[in-house]
Amino acid sequence: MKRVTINDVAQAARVSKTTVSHYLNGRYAAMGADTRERISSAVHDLNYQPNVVARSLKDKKTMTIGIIVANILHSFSTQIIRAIEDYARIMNYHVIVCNADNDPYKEEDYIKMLRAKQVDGIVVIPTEGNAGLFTGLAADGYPTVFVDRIIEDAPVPSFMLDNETAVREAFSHLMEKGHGAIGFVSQPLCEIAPRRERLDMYRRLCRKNDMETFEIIGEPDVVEGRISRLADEEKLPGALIVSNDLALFEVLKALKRLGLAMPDDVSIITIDDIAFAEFFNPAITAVAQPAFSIGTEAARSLFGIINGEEHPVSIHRFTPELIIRESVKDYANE
Amino acid sequence: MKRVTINDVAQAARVSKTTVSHYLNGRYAAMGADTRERISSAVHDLNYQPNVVARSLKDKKTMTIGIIVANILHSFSTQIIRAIEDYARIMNYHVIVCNADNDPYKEEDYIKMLRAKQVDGIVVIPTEGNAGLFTGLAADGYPTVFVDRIIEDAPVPSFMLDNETAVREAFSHLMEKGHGAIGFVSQPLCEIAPRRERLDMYRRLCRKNDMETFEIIGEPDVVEGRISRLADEEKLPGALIVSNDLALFEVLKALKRLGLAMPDDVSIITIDDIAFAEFFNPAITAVAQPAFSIGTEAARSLFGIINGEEHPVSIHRFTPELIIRESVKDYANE
DNA sequence: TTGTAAGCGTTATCAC
DNA sequence: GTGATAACGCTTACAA
Repeated sequence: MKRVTINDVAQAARVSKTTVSHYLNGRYAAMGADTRERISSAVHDLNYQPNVVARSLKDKKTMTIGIIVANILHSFSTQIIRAIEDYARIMNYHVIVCNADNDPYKEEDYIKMLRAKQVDGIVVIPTEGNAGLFTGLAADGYPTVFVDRIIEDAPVPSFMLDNETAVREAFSHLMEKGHGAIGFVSQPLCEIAPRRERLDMYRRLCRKNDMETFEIIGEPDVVEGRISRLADEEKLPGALIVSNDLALFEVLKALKRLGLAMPDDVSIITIDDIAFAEFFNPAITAVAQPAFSIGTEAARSLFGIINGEEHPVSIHRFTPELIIRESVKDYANE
Repeated sequence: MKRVTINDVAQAARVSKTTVSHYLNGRYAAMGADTRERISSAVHDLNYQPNVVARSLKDKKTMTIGIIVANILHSFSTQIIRAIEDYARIMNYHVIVCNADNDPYKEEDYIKMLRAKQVDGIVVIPTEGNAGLFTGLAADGYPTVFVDRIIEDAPVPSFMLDNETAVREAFSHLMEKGHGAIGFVSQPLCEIAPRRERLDMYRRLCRKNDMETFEIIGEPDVVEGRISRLADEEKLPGALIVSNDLALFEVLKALKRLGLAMPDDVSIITIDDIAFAEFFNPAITAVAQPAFSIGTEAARSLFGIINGEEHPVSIHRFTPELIIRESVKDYANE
């Protein structure tokens, strides 16, 4: 695979490579019409494409950013990536996507390699384990933004859902519909900010309303067991707030296997809307987060930082939206 | 953001940059223990990271590949990307992800930019419109593989589902269950190979079995209209083969809005299993494609080509798997 | 055992 | 108007 360089073009057009470079960068102002023509056709004939790697070395800019997500298979990550890629495209940037699987070592590895590749900035859904790494990035002035999560003490702007409001909306909706017992389903907390925030708010609301807490928290398989046991003991609350899409999958699987019907046996409200919620049977009431906007704003901020604008380190909270469908039973207006 | 270069390290360790380079590349064989020690601590103290861009320029290798998908929001693309990224990680590669939205211009643009960035290879879910572009890539010997689709005349290896078998399995299953009228739902063909192949096979099977064809083909919104009209005229076939996940979404939305029940009013079998099929009500019978394996094999092939192995241009077909669930009514054993 | 120097493909400075 | 030349950060013959 032979590569055409600026030298080949220069030779073909019988000029120096400087002149070709001028031509390529649109500085024809003071250039003979004939030279210009010769270069133009040489470029065309040879199908010359400038080598961006060489340019990057000179410019100290790679026109590439990195995105580190936990797992691209989660729809939230997918939407974030899509939003960022769209924005990057407009800015003439490319996006390197990495899956860190919530593993601090993988994450660290990716960050090091992305830096070594001189990417101009990084968007991360960060792992708690690497707090030091991120403060280091910040200290070096490496353009970085967080999405979905927040790391205590890392001076990095963060773009995420207003989790407290999300839980409050879900809770209020259930209360309005006359639910007196509300459970909460989540994956293990793992120091992950949104999970923690959602659970904390749930607890606070239970306390405030003098309600018992039912927490079903664990890896996928244990969720089903817990639900099953509660159902056996007839202690399954009439309503469940489900903390995210993966937890929802487990709940739906469990209900199906246990033969429990929504909303008659259990009412469900999920945080983080998913595609099928709308046409599920019954359609699932959700508190949706504006994943796409979150991604877009994170990108806007990152490019701002890359372009040297001052960006105060702050946490940007996005407002959730309650979408009422059919999975919550109305006991209030019976 | 000051950057530490190999020169800084050399200076700090009071050796030449050559020696540092030797050290970095593990050639300590003939190196004084003290020099080695000095370099080691200099690297550490300065927190030096080699600049991969400079190395790439020299090596003519970027350790980066590109993936162009139609839209990362489709779960098939997501799985392909994840599989490829996993493989790339093992090979110490990074992956640039691009969304071409089935737009030949965007696709061409991305390919040009990826080449300009000197990525070592490209995985594409290709658009028909760019056949010429791909034959050009092939002619230049640029490592390229296709996934999911195939472009007539482009000498590029392709990794995709055995669509004919997939449709045949779906069709046979419905016939076994006593269905005499089978419809087919698809997005517009747009010259996209798998859509075409699936439809063709459907037609062939109808003809072979002396059955009427019911084709519901179009953009999302028209699908619902067509189903609705057929239902009104009482001409909706008792069973529908749905060509992919997006088409399935539309079908499910339509059924819900029209108050049609699965499988009593309509039986459904979908090609391309999706996450929620398993716990949907009723659970949806599907012909699943091994997206992850397809991605992995495509990656394996691409890296083979990158590493100079001979790879005959061929089409690799992957076997689908029928997963029987609850969305097909059994008329045969009533 | 370590260092010198050339080269990868660009761009920028400055001279002609 | 056009062209040497150096520089970006690294690797690698080849020299010492």
